[in-house]
Amino acid sequence: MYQRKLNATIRCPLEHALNMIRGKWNTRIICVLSFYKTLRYTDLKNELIDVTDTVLATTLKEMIANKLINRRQYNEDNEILPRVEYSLTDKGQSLVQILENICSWSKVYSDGENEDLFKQCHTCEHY
Amino acid sequence: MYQRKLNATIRCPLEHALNMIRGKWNTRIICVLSFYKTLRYTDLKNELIDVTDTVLATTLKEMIANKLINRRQYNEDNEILPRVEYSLTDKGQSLVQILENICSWSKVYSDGENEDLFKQCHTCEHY
DNA sequence: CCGCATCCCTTTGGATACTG
DNA sequence: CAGTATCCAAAGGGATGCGG
Repeated sequence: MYQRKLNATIRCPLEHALNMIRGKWNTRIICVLSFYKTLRYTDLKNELIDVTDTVLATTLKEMIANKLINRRQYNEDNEILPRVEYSLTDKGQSLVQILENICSWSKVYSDGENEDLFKQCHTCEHY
Repeated sequence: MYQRKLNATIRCPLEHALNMIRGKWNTRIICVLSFYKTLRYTDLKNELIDVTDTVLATTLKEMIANKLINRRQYNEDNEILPRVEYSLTDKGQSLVQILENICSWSKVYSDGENEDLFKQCHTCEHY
């Protein structure tokens, strides 16, 4: 189980859920997978600007352990040039509505600050 | 402005909102303030098991900067023994519903794991 | 009573190089 | 192609002691 260490102090279901999306890349992965449905490792990496292999692989493992993401591997017989596809599970897909709600809340309560941020909505546009 | 450093990479309103509740104590503070409405610093500290002054004060400042929390100070004339009360702003209060939704989602998708956690719901009971 | 200053440890995120 | 191994920097969280 690849889980964040803050886990040790999780006290309730709310924190258990938030722990699944605490990382820098978790919600971004959900966003692009919700948009593209299925992506190979390299394509996913290219969608996530500036992510490194170390971090992406670790985050994916964590999300697979949390059953937010499916990992499907093809060409298992062929040792070289593997083909792996990632997609959201139903559980992962069900999180999208919650993320949308949070995004809407954020827009409602933006006091006109960070206008550039709230105009150009890189990630949310993929919902 | 007391903000977390991940801020530097925030890319959309969703991340802007999540950044306000990323810390270990942010949601717990919202929970207890939603339940008690108003708390003095020491009472708030006692409700939050094991929190230290450094962390609590820092988190409160961050949340005040994000306009989730009101800070009201009395006895400003009296130099010694200040009296400070914390409460949720309307913005902070409006987050409670979102946290409830996340908590509900978490319970729905708990695969029977961590039964103890999902039975005894320390923080959520305060909603 | 309500914190702040300082120091310290743990966790997270990342850069680089390499491999089946 | 899809990662892993190793090492490193930065940020978060905490313990202790002090101060208006």
